[in-house]
Amino acid sequence: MADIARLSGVSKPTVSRVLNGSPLVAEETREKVLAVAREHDYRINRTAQRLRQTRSDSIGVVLDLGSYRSGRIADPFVFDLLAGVSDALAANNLDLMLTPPRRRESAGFYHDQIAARMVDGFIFLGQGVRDPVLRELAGHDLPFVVWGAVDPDEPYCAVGSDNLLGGRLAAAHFARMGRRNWLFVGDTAQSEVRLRFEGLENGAADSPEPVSLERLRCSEMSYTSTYREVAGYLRELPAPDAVFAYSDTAAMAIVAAFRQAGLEAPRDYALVGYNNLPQSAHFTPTLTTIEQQTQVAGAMLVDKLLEAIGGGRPGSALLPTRLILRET
Amino acid sequence: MADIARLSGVSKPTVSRVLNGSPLVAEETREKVLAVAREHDYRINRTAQRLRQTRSDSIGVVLDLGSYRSGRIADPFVFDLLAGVSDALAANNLDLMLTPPRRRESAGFYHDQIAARMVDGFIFLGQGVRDPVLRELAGHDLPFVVWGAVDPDEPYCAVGSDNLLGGRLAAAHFARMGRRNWLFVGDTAQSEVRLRFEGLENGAADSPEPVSLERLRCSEMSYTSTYREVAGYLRELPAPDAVFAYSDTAAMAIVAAFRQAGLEAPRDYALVGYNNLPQSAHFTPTLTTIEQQTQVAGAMLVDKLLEAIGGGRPGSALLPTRLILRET
DNA sequence: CTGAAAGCGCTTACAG
DNA sequence: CTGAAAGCGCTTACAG
Repeated sequence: MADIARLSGVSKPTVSRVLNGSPLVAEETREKVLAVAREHDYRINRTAQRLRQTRSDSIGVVLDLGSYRSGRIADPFVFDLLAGVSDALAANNLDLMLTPPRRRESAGFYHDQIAARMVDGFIFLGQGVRDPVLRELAGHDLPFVVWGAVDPDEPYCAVGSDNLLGGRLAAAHFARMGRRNWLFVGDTAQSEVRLRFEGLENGAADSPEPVSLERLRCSEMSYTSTYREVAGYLRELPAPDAVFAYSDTAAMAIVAAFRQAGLEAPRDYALVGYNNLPQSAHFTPTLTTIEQQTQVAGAMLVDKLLEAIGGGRPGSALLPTRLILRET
Repeated sequence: MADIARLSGVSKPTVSRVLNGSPLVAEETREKVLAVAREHDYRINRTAQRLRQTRSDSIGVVLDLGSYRSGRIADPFVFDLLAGVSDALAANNLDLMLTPPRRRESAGFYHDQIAARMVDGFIFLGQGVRDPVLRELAGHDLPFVVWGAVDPDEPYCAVGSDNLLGGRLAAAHFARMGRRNWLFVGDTAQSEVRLRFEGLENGAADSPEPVSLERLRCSEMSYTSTYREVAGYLRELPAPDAVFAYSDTAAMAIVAAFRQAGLEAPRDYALVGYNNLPQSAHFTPTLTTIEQQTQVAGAMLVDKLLEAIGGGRPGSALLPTRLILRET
């Protein structure tokens, strides 16, 4: 910048003003400086700018990528979310630092990142099982928002869809189909999944006919492990006539495992998935599923985070959820 | 840092040395400083550190997330790659800046990011159709590496699997099954896909029996659009008896579209996908596919990029590829 | 409208 | 083993 100033015959502050679009620069001066800067292909050093302005203009996004490796992911759904967040950050001129979760999760790490001015705040995509960490972060008053289960009792801002309603919708579907032996497949240690189970449970309790409700924990939440665990379940226990899965990918694994046991949906069992993947509409059988509305999620998360960084206390938000009725 | 120095009764350089693990500090001094730093929960300001050291210690990763939105992605495969890169960067203490591709791709943007000291280099996951941009970047001697088609004539470093071989393996499979009317489904404007097509073409030429080879361009490369385009193809043209798809997700869309037309694999047509997703082993029918070995890809990309940043000229690398034979 | 001065928070020779 | 000085490349009052 000193060079550009010298070559333009002005001072550094003037160059800075021109490059930052300050209105208090004479038109003639502006043009001169811009011409010189362009000629020498000059760019402001963002690191210096950040140091001076004492903010990083970048946001940490925490996504459990590790669990995706070798097909260990539950569902590609989370990447939809990531795409939305990426767009919204770009629209606000914020950089996205992708942060892999720690092996031993602790609030300290996230605190350090902010203390070291690496990022101005965090967006957690999926609270997973790190609820205690999030509560601690909220206690330190660090700016962050979460995609996941929305619980008014939590001390932090969360955006998510209505998982309890999702469970109720699945229950209503099973009841309509006259099913009595329900199975829930999913890891209820995760808050979002737990809410879906509770919704299903509520629906079972409200059912006019008595209903039995079993639960199959799939701690790993991948296609392969879901397939294995469901196949094992069918070998040991009586087959249910209705299954609610934590994702459409899991629902596809369930179809494969049931088929292995000679059972087909919807003839032998009803099946409800989650997320409404494009594939689900063309799968054989076509999958009944719960749709989460994620188009606005990214922008909402970013808006709320910016509010938090500005010192505000953004409220949580619940997004619409609906049943997509298909063959299963 | 000045505060910590004062409270510890030493100078700033000494604090800096302690915190950076320099060996030339007296043990007693070190302990004193660490104690004070810990007590006040002090962290080095990384922005200042970067400014002083004139490097950013972060890497830009370019991934076409936008094309993923609303199910517009070809296959979740690329996220495997991202996970590997994320791990490898973390192992090298480098931050990952996720960079959405520009609407109008140009070398200028990437050049600016490096000029502004935002990142030390770039990793492009998939060269897509931005080959000219990459060539220009290579001309400017900027450090970057690419996952994608490996072409010894290109002036930049690429890591990828042997797509030409992938195409040949599919051709051999079709020939073994005695198929004569082959269809390639994929956007050959993308270098990787083009190589697969060329491999298939070579295989067709080598076939003892005459073979007809058609091509269906799917410019959008998503499940939904592939389904639509293939269904349209089947309405207009005679059905092929062998199909090679650009991904397993596409293969699943093809199964759905053919089923709509009353055709089943492998009875009516052979089908080869790409990427060997976990689902493919349990899909009905189970999918024959080409497997890319990506476990080492992330580490390899990062190693080569570091070599480039260090001023070296890393060579490209071809990863193993094999046919996974299943029902289709 | 413009510039001289100070400072953001570090680290790097250099001298001792 | 330690510190005084300089400087990484910006921007922010402040004065004119």
